[in-house]
Amino acid sequence: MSSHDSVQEQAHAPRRSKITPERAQEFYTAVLDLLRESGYESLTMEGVASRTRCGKSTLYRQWGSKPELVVAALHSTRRMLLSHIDTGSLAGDLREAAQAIGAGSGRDTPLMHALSHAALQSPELLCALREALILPELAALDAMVRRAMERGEIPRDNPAAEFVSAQLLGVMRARPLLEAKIADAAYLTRFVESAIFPALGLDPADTGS
Amino acid sequence: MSSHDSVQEQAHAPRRSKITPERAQEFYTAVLDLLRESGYESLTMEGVASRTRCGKSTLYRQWGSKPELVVAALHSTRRMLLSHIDTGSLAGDLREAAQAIGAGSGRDTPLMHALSHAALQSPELLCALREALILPELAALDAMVRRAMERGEIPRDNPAAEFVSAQLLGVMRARPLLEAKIADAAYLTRFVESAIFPALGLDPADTGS
DNA sequence: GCGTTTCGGTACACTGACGTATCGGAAGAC
DNA sequence: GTCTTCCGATACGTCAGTGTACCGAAACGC
Repeated sequence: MSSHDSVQEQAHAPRRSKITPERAQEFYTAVLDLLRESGYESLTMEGVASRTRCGKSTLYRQWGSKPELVVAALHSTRRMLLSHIDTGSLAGDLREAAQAIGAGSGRDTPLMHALSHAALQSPELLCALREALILPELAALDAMVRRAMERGEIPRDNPAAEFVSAQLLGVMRARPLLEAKIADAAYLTRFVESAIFPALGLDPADTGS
Repeated sequence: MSSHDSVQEQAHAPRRSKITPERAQEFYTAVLDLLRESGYESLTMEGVASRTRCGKSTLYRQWGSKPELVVAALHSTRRMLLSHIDTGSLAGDLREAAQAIGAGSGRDTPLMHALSHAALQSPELLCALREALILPELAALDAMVRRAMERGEIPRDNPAAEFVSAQLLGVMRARPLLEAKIADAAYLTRFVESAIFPALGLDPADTGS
């Protein structure tokens, strides 16, 4: 599963590295934290080394370079904030999604901001960012909409359905610039109920409960 | 008007600088182009100097440092893409806005991407970015909504009205990450008609013509 | 226990960018 | 036409980050 053979499990076999998977995860979380704090350009190998109390040599031995380390760190996070949601109604699903995104926005929004520009310049990084943070949530949202269509809650050709995920991701990234505030659960819930429900033709009173 | 007295008009008065306002504008457009191409962190004074065929000394004499140069460049652009729009109906205004944003997205979207993270770390830069690119368009969109309320097209307490600008700015920034494509006029028009119109309760056939 | 391996830490060369200083030369003032 | 001023260019010192090389020491295999 790991893309680096040098990070190996503690089996009886070769066992040539003392970097256990747990230790590797420490590196990854340090990388992600530093990304959130200062952004991709300001992330330094020295910074990662000092925060994880290891030598730069270890980082270069295991990952080779800064872009590879960041990609590996992203691959280790595969957040599935929304994939478990299935309340039985689209309105309920979207409310839950707003709550979940809002709750996790302290982690994911800064990461997005930190990486979005760098990702648009490096295909490797864009791919890793999409796989780690974007596609899983996108798939979950699309699944909500698809289930709603199958249940007949919304018509299959509802033109607003295409834009549900773009809007959620969008306002999440727009609010910090517009109002200098993170898009929290309350804001996202209000947005979902005020803008997405009517666009989809959903009855706001239908909570799925 | 200019925030830098050292860049003076060609009046008969002191005239101590050979940097005419036109020359200053050349510097600013070079800065903005480089920002779009490579982002804020990768923007270098040497890069600006070589592109404008001037010495670094000139840049430091006039603007002092890279952040100040970027802020000055932003102040020089005050785009008013949407402020002139007034078709007489909200639907028409929003269609026009989608067209205008789509037409200018080749210029403004990359700038946004390049500056959004840097802006969230530097209050000066955030302020300049908001004044140059965000607030003018935000004001124009709010004015459209306000006019529609005064005309009675939408109720004054329409809950979706609050999110119009956030939605437009949002999808503009979300699409490159979701679909690896710039949000062009066609996409934005489809979005406005499919998502924003129904959310506001507008009749899509009402074009204001 | 002993040898091997790899980690953590430091020192090092190299690069790139910032910001300063200096200088020749051209444009403008008079 | 001369003199002053400021531009464009370059060289320089400084600093920060990359990636490499090396070394002592701790952990693991046997």
